[in-house]
Amino acid sequence: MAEVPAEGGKRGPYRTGLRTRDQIIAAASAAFAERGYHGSSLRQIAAAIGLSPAAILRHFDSKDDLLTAVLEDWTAQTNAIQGQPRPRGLAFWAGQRTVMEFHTRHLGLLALFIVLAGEATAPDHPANPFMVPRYEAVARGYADALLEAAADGEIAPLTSADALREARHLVAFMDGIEVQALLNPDVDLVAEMEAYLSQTLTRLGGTYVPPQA
Amino acid sequence: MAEVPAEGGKRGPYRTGLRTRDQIIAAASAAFAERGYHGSSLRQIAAAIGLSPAAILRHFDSKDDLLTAVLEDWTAQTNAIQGQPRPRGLAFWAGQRTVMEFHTRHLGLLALFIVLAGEATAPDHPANPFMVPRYEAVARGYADALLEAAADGEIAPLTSADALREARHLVAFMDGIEVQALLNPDVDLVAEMEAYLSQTLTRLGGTYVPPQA
DNA sequence: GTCTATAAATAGATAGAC
DNA sequence: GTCTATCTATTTATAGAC
Repeated sequence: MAEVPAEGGKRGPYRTGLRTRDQIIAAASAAFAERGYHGSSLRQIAAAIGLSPAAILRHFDSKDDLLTAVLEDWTAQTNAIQGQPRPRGLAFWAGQRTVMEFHTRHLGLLALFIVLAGEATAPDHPANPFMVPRYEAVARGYADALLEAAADGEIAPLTSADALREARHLVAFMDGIEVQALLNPDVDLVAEMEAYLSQTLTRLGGTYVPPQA
Repeated sequence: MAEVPAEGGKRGPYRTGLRTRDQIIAAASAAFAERGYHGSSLRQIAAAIGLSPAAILRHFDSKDDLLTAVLEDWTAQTNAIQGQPRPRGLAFWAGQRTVMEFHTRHLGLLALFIVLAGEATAPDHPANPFMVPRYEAVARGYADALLEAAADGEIAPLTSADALREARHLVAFMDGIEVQALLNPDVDLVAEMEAYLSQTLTRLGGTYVPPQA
């Protein structure tokens, strides 16, 4: 859910309404992460926070609408990890180590994304219209950062197509290693990420420098 | 479903029974790939092949039992792509290009795995007991092949831990790039796989040689 | 803003005719 | 081996009291 609301000073029903809404989003996120969208029911989500299913549908028009809110909340939380605007060049790539640290400490949020990404692979899944452009945007961001790195001399020059390929491979690696980490707690997300970044950036003529160090 | 049954010469109900069972598995695989396990109903699966839900439960004890059969069938089909026993050393790694060719031509089978892998991330999902050991076994196989390659002088020497790491990264890359290919048909699984293999095997002191060439 | 009650549809699974 | 019919439980969503 969102951080402590800025309108904390407001009185009346509006304030409690916001809090309940956030509670619902949190409960729905946990449910979707555990059993996916189709496998979760409004009843279970409502019961988890001592509400009736009808109460949820006062805050959200439908189950689909609730899913949209959950995805927006997930985006907000995930974006908050990285600086805004994103770091330039190699610093952005190196910052993915921090993302993995966050995921390690918030496995529920990670499971939410992995489960929904798998489900949303189907063209008629309600999360598909969210996932398709998001994946393209994320890959684009990594590619642009790589091109910046080349322009700044942090890595060797490379074509736009090569940058996009490296970006897709980074996204693929992160998704895939996250699946393995969820299936097997012995898999160390941070260690694997550092190994990948170190190898990849070396190959591209650069160096991996851990963030904040 | 399985190939043409070996007992094709048998008469009577047994033969048709086998065929119906395979039809059910095929319909269930398609449904699970489209909407996941939780999102699919026995009614929909039955209707897709002109059966009643009750007929399915003559062939399978429960919906969970049907899922087990689908996963076993998926394993059989996937294993059939690669040689038995698996090729030794680098040939096994290079053979993953062929796997991607197969996946490109059978996107339904690919979607089935990706969707269920995501769902099965949850510890109490019925496919979790299938996925956890499978991922370990697959990684183990890639790692062993890499150690063979080192022993045969195909790549530079490496430790067992490094081999397992490379194996996990290969699995991660394959899973992740498959998700992207399902979300965006423009992603070329074979081309991305060749790029990954070429880069990785070069880094390990070897060379990527396309299979059957 | 949340509740109870309920609608209308669907779920997995069983019983028994044929 | 498949069907129809049915059971029990659950689904999303709505209506209306408080």
